[in-house]
Amino acid sequence: MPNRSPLPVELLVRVAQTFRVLGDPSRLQILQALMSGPRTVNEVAENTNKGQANVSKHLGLLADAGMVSRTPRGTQVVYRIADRLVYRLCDMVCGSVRDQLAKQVEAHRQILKKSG
Amino acid sequence: MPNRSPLPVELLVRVAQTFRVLGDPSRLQILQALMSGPRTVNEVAENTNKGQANVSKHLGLLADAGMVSRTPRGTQVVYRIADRLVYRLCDMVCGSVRDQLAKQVEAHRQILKKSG
DNA sequence: ATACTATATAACTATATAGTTGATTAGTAG
DNA sequence: CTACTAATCAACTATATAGTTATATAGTAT
Repeated sequence: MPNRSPLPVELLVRVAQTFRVLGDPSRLQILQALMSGPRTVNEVAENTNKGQANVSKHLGLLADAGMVSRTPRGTQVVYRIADRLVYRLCDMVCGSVRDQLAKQVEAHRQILKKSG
Repeated sequence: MPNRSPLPVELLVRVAQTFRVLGDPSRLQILQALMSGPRTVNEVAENTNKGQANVSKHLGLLADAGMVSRTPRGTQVVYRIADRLVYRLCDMVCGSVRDQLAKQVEAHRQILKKSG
């Protein structure tokens, strides 16, 4: 069972940091690119249509948060998802967003039904 | 099984918004205050030692994101957690942070052991 | 050594937002 | 009505950070 005793603020700060790292669409795109397998910085940049420096910075943040790992390979650096938490969190929220949209669509269908 | 087909960017933006809302320590404190039951704005403000206007703004954001619900009661407004997702996400990340800290503590113990 | 490539970093701009303060709105009590 | 209270909102400040550009670093090849 989950432990829901109140967390001290210092811990809440760390929890918030975890969420915050995932709270950027570009970083989610980057993680999504990594979900199909390890990728170099350039590969991720091409895959996501973003600047190389930008992707490098985002990957640095993700690595600091322990969500991805770096392994140099020659002049390249291969990143991969390092924490299963990423999958579990994204699955959960993606599912929720999908559900919300499905409900919105259904609501619109009902409105259209009534009005015509 | 989780559906991990790549999401279009517009959906990623929504997913990111969900995470971003949770990515602030003050909002996590506020949610934590609500986890023990419905509370008015003032109660939450006292409970978290934050300014009333500040808490009101945070609660507004949380309500916009569908995470809490508002029910006016006289001059007061009672907020409560409206989405089970909040519990599931926080449980997951809190657990992860606890584990990380436990591992850090254990690592320190090992270092101390070796050094004398 | 030079040339080339991949990544990281520094400097900068622009934007978003957390928090404060003060005003405003809305309900209640006299 | 006035007085009071609770919540929201508006305006502002300060800070954080996403993205860009240019530069630096590091490995490889010739």
